[in-house]
Amino acid sequence: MPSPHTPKQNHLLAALPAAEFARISQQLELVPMRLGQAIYESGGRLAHVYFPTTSIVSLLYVLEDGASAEIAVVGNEGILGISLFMGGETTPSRAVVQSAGFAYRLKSQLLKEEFERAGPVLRLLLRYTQALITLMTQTAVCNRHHTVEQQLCRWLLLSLDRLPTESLSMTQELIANMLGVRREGVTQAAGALQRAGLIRYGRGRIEVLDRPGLEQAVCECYAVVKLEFDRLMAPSPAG
Amino acid sequence: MPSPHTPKQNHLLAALPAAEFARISQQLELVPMRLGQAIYESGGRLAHVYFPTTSIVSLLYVLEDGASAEIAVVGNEGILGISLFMGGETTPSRAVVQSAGFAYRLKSQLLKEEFERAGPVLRLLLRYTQALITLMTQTAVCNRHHTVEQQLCRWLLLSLDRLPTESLSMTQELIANMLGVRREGVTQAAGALQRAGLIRYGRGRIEVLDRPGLEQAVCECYAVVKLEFDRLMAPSPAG
DNA sequence: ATCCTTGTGTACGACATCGTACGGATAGGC
DNA sequence: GCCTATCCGTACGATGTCGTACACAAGGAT
Repeated sequence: MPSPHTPKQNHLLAALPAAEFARISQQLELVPMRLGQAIYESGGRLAHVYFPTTSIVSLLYVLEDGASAEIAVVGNEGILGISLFMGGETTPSRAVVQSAGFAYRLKSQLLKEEFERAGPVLRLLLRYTQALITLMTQTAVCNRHHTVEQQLCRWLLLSLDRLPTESLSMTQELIANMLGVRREGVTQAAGALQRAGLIRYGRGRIEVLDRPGLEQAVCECYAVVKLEFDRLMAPSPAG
Repeated sequence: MPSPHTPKQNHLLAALPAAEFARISQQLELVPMRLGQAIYESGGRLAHVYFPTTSIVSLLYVLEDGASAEIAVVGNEGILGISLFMGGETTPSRAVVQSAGFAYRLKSQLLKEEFERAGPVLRLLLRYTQALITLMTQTAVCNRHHTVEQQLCRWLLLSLDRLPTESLSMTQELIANMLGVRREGVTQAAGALQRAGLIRYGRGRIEVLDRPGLEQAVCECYAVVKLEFDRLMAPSPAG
């Protein structure tokens, strides 16, 4: 019986032309991603880049006083470690596993070499990076203007879009860290969504019952990000 | 008497190796940037990319209800129109001239061709883009956790870093749009800074009196962004 | 079965910002 | 010199979130 894991579960890898995929896939290493694990720390160098398949990872920024905020989320649609090919080697953010699962990883040097070829891999990674920028900027605007409840909806939908399931293991405490609000604020917002019949949760597990309803309750930020990802990541002749 | 304008006033152009600079500078066109002018609209295609010299331009995002927030600022250290070489062609944000002045512009097609050479121009632009990402993400975190007064300090310092002067023409109304807060909130914060002797302002002109004092009052976000720009944009053998 | 850790519910005052309203001041045009 | 548009100061209640405190409930460990 073959392994249930395949690199094609990651959309970025799946979008590669056959030649590039063949070259890269030989070098991929399947690794487990444990909940809470820090894939990289602020300012740390990257030995590998990661292509999540069944895990999702939050890019989050921690302030000096301990306050934090999520700036992006990476799942089966993306890659972790863009600063490597952007040329900076490091970033001031942390990457923490938000939902346990698996990812394929690739030695940094190999990705760099692939990027240097200036072919389809470069173009694909840059388009993904632009989509990620939209995600980050929309987060900034959402932080400023929308309520915790709206942000929770956005967060749930964005996270579930990056997972193969419709539920996730996540305490309200951790969600609060991601959104940069208090745990009590999440309790309030989640309670409202549960009373509205949109979700059901308990002891670290959240299940979406009514996804259309959730999409009704979310702010415009979700749609902007989703459309931009669809537009930029749609299959194209350039790979 | 030669023109007081030269492409070298833009740090990105100035950082190009001689060969690349020679190729590009012939194609540059000096253009005035009028206050409030929209360099590009949300979703609009770009005919040119812009290298500001004495102007600064805000990237800002406007929500459906009219609320807005600045996600980045571009001045003599950067380039306007990164989505062009990132491959997306458009972005969901607007670019508005925040401080009048000049910029050099280059036909989009020419920049693309230069980028396709996959040489120093590509590497320089990507490093700049990573610095811009840090600016955007830090803005997101600052929006979440810091007061209007702190954000105003950050905004002032970041803007002045991108101009050759120590004062700027800007009403509190417009600053409020940038920060995504009310005009009254800016009045309060600016009044406090003036009483502290850090700035002086009146009728659309703001002057920094005590820059060290301002750097004392600002949140950590400013330093993070500045250090990251210094690190990534420092002269390097790769150009 | 009982403890104990962890996750969740709730309450209340404090605080920042919002929304709105209006008054005063300055610069420029006539 | 006067009018007027623009810019800035201030006040007050409303709202959302914070900080803190504490109670309850579920599950695992002993």
